[in-house]
Amino acid sequence: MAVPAPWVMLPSRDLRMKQDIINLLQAALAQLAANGQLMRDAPLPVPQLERARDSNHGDFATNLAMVLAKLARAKPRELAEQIVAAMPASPLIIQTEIADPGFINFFLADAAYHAVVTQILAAGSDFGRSRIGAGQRVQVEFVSANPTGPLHVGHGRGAAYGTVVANLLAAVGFNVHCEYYVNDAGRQMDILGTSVWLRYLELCGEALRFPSNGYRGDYVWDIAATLHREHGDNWRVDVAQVFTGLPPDAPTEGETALIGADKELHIDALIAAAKRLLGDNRYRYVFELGLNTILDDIRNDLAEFGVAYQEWYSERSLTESGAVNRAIERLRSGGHLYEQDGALWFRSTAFGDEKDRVVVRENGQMTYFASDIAYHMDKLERGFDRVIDIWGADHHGYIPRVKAALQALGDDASRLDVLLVQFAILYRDGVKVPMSTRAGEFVTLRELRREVGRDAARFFYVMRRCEQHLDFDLDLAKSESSDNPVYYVQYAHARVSSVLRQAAEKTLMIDPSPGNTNLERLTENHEQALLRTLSRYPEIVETAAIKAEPHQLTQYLRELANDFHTYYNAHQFLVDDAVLRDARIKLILATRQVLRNGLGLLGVTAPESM
RNA sequence: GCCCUCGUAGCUCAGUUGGAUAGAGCGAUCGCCUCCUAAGCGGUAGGUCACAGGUUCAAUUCCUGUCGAGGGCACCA
Repeated sequence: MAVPAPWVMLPSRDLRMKQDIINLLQAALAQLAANGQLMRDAPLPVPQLERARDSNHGDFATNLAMVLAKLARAKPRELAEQIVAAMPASPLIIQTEIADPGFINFFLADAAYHAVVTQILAAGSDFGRSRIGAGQRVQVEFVSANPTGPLHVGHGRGAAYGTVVANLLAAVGFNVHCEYYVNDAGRQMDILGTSVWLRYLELCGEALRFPSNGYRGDYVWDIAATLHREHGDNWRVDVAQVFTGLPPDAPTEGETALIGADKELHIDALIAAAKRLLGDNRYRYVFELGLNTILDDIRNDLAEFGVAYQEWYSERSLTESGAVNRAIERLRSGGHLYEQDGALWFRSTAFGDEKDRVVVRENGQMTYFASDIAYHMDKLERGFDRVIDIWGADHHGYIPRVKAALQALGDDASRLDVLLVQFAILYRDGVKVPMSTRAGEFVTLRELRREVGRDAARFFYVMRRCEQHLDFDLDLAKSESSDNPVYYVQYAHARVSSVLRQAAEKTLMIDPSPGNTNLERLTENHEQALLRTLSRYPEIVETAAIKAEPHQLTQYLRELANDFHTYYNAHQFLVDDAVLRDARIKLILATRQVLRNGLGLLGVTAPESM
């Protein structure tokens, strides 16, 4: 059975400039093949065309002759000459050159670049969008933090990265479905509920020793206060009933260790006590209050951060719908499960995992992994062509077992991509901001947004490759200077708007002329550079999307802004020569459009003035 | 010990999925506002791409090994 290529894509018809040249090369190859100058049966390669790094090498270059040399049993240079000779004439290309050891370099006509301005102005906010995704359905799951507390800055990076990747994929024609997996069923949620209840008892006036494994954040007190407001002391119990006979907890700071101390056994016993003393209904109420309060906070936080999901998928619903049992049955009937030490194990080592994994614990409880198998089975059953999971890098060891499970289920595990996001480290005054979950002194996403603003947070988060540790300089993110890449790019956008306002004040006509009119007047070096950069934008969006690398876009926008600022410093736009002025205004309008489109994909505002 | 990610200028990072003389920003240093926002621009200095092999026309890029950094190796989520 044929395995589908990682990304099945339509040809990049929308990348006009580049694709036009590729078409010419393909025509040349077909010509050579027809003449018998190439091996008869050999398949023709798709020409690889790249932007020349050095302007001495023209605008584009291809290594086609070198790649083909062996196949054609010819010397690269000679083959290059044959290819060039076989190429149909085109007004795009002004000069072709063959360089050692066999590169074919293309020099483009100025008119080809002038046409880019026209294309941008005609396409507007659609410039850079394409259809290479061909409407394939892609699911992107990201953040998915346990609703046991507010999002912190680490989640923020996943949120920014995930949402920009989704934007990029949508821009190149994929049908994107963003999803947050809500872990609303697991033991961690029981620990949260129990933490809330213990704080409630404290509010009732009970004195108790808070468990080392409990959630200690202030938000737990807030939820407990809500509970106390609603029910007063009615749900109060004597703490002696809660704590007597419990296995000892691990020591917290300043305590000495007790014999047999085990924080896990201790907290599990506390959960059991909470369930027993509260009864099912009341326990469930406390549990739900904690879950819903925090989940509402997370939803609100992400919405304010400009992150929107199509779906919030409940882990609990997987159990309720029977999906978890169904997944386990499928594994069982496939012979992939076995019992040992009272637990049910999945033989993941048969699919390359390091060790086998438990799916049902000795005590009968499903593991998180069991739900996750069901969840990923469900994702593929929902018909997504591709599934992208974005996880914190600390979960990387989890990938082989999830892929193993999909294989064991008979699914195509290559449809799942897991992207890992490294941690973000905050710096203030050049010093690392200490963050430790244990001490409860982590910085929340909300605090970060309040401090540096949404735009800076979004931009900084995706500035680096995701598998790279991110040094997040808070002072830089807040600074209003060209050192700050967000302001630098936004300022370029605002500057164009400012120029247009100036023109209006001077009552100059700034309605741009139609089509390519007057663009031949753009002859300055700075204008050439800007045009070249503008023409690259669709290629940038495409590679950033396919490689899931938003940083390519931030990098590009800096370059574009730089080209613009340089141009701005070197030349007046609102010149007396009306024809030249028209051409320049069209160029800066096109620049503003591309800045706006790029910032839009990043979820960063494009201000009219600063 | 095993696995994953990473190692590029003093610092933070790019490097077009193997291409031609390895690039930005910051910091350092020298300059530019009677001119559309100086929240801007330009010049100079700064490199054994961690190291050693291999693959080929071509390696910062792919493979192997060594060294170094971070993370992961639960009947936790």
